[in-house]
Amino acid sequence: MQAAEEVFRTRQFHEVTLDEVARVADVGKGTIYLYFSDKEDLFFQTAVAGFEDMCGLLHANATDGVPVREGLVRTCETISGFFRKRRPLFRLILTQGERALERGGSLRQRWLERRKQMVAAVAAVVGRGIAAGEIRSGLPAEVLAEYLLGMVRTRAWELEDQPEAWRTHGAMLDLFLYGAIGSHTTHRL
Amino acid sequence: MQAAEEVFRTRQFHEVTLDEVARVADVGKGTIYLYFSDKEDLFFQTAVAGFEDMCGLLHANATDGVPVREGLVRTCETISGFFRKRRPLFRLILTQGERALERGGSLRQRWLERRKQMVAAVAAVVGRGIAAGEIRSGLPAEVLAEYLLGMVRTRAWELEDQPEAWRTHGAMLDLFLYGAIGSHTTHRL
Amino acid sequence: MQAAEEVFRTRQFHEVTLDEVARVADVGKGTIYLYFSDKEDLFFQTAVAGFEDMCGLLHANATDGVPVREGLVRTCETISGFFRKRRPLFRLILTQGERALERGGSLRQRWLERRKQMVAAVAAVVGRGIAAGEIRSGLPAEVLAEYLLGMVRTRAWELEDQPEAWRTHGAMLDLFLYGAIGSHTTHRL
Amino acid sequence: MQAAEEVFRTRQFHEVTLDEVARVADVGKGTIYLYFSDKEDLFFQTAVAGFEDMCGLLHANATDGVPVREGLVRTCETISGFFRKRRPLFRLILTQGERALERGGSLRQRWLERRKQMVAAVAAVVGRGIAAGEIRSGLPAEVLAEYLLGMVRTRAWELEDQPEAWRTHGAMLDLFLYGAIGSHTTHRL
DNA sequence: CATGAATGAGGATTCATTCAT
DNA sequence: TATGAATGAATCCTCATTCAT
Repeated sequence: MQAAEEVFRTRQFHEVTLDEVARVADVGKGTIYLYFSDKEDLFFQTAVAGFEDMCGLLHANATDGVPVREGLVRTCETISGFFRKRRPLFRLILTQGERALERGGSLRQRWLERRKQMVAAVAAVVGRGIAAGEIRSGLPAEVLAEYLLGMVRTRAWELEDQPEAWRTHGAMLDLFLYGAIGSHTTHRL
Repeated sequence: MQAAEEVFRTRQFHEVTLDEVARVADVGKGTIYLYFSDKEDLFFQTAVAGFEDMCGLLHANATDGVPVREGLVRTCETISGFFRKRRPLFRLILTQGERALERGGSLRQRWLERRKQMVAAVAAVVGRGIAAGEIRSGLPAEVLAEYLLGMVRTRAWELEDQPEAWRTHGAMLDLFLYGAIGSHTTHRL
Repeated sequence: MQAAEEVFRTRQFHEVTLDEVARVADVGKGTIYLYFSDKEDLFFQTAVAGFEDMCGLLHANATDGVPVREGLVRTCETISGFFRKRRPLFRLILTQGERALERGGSLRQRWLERRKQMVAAVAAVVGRGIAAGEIRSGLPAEVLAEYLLGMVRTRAWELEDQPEAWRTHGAMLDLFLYGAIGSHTTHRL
Repeated sequence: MQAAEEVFRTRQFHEVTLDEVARVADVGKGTIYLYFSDKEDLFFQTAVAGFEDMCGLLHANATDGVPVREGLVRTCETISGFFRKRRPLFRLILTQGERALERGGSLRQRWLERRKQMVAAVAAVVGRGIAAGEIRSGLPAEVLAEYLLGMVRTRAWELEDQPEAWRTHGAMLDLFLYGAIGSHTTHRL
């Protein structure tokens, strides 16, 4: 089962054949159907499981006592690091989220839960900042967290070719915290 | 050909059959192969064409003389508006960009060009801000533009369910410009 | 399409592969699905079409002016002759009638109609006998017709190994008309 | 093993899965292969066993001293009654007889034997009638028995929807004994 | 140019059968 | 002896692509 997970990391849904999955997983083709009802089921269980892995990681690397900025940097690094190693899974999660929602059943639930967990993990740190008066209170922590996650995504996905200096999590968080104007100060928190 | 574009907006690549495309386009199936070499070709030509539409729109709605903040708001609104009406095309562009890059040939060129154009359109406004000293100079305009586009994406994609007040382009740009701390002032530009 | 009919005459439903049908019919496998929605559909359309052939034959060989006994002999011979040449179709009709009934839709209708037609063809002759006072009136013509068809079936199916003398349609009809006692007379009609 | 018999009564050969048989029989799937060499073997052993049950029943309800007509009625009722309760087995025997014959080996022998026994049971009564001069002597008892069994089959299978009055075994036997003409008398034997 | 009937390679899925426990 | 997880051959069905009209 773990081995079957391997395969979707390298190809798109419709490019993967179950023959290949079976071969890589080193099991018989029929065996797959003992554990997954469907090709789609295999697909989404894989994605959800990967998502859950990451939530586990976030949980393990909690940043409760840490200063807010540092906490955000670490959380973003955790997320980035996880997805850098599992880039196809990242794409899978990005692109298939919507499809997952179209599917009924418990899988949808698990998917939504996990996404909420991820956002919540970031929002928790942001919330600490709001509570401490260090972060503006006009927007809910979740909205800010979503935007920050969007930046993490942009950094990993669109800025690949940019020089490393402009891609550091520090620079990204400066932008998030102080904004594009941000003349005044830096590294203040 | 325009009609064929319709179809990819409603389904995923591997869910679309050429029978359906032909039916919707109201042409014979064979006719498609007179204009497109491939299903993939049809797919990417569709996506690229959509992309080009949007670039045309950006060009038409240029914001050269406009104050920077206002220019950014308008540009983001143009982009958001375009994709709201063509949501599946949006997804298509978001998710398939990577695949496009794997393909050689002129299509890849066109795709990259268009994306660059879109980023450039945003970066141009940001650049004006930098030149005017209104926006920080530590990061290239393109990087800032990418992050802003990421926020546009987040706003459209992840914040759908949030109350409208937190989703205005104004609020988004405040966040972008003044950051999550943003205590000082607002609406300053 | 006519050629596809060939194949089910030689094998049972679950022994026939569509590859084989396609090969024998000398068409591509996909072509079959242009005309039949299903393997089952192909199967039943074949059976129903065969049934219809036979009804056509019965219609062509009508025995309106003929003496009753002679008319029954000829009708039975028509049916026997048809099925002797198409024995597997016979079996198909015998054994699958029940399954046909489980299927909804127009096919079921056509099937039932045809069977009724076949029975009616026999019943018509029997009815003439009843009207003429030559055949008992206690039972409806349809019931007598069903029994006679059952005898036709028995003769073709179970008495194969019996000497020809006892299998003549004449002998069969004597039994039907005069009964197992039948001491009195024979060839009276 | 008795429980496994259950399953073939409800489905067609190719619709039955051994998983289902095993589940109904409440044994492991592998266990089946300890007692049956094959799916087909299981199938035919089931059919033959059911057939044997019926022969046992016929044997138990022998009608040696009984008047011929009465004996035939009782025998037909025994057969009808047995198959009414086990309708799918009936169908199985009707439709699969031919297939059984294609198989070599002892099963074929047992099958043929049983069928012969059933016919013989009816033929015995008919033979008594012939010997007593009550039934015509032109046809062998076996042939008459086959026809009578065919009528039993017709009655059970094709006349289901007819009013009960025309489906009584008495009416059926009158037809068999006195024929469709049957003007003279009834209930004479 | 336009068509759409024909094609058949390709892939998901089933299920009889085996065999290690 | 009993099991049921694992297997993969077998088969139905889809759909991108072609080509005669």
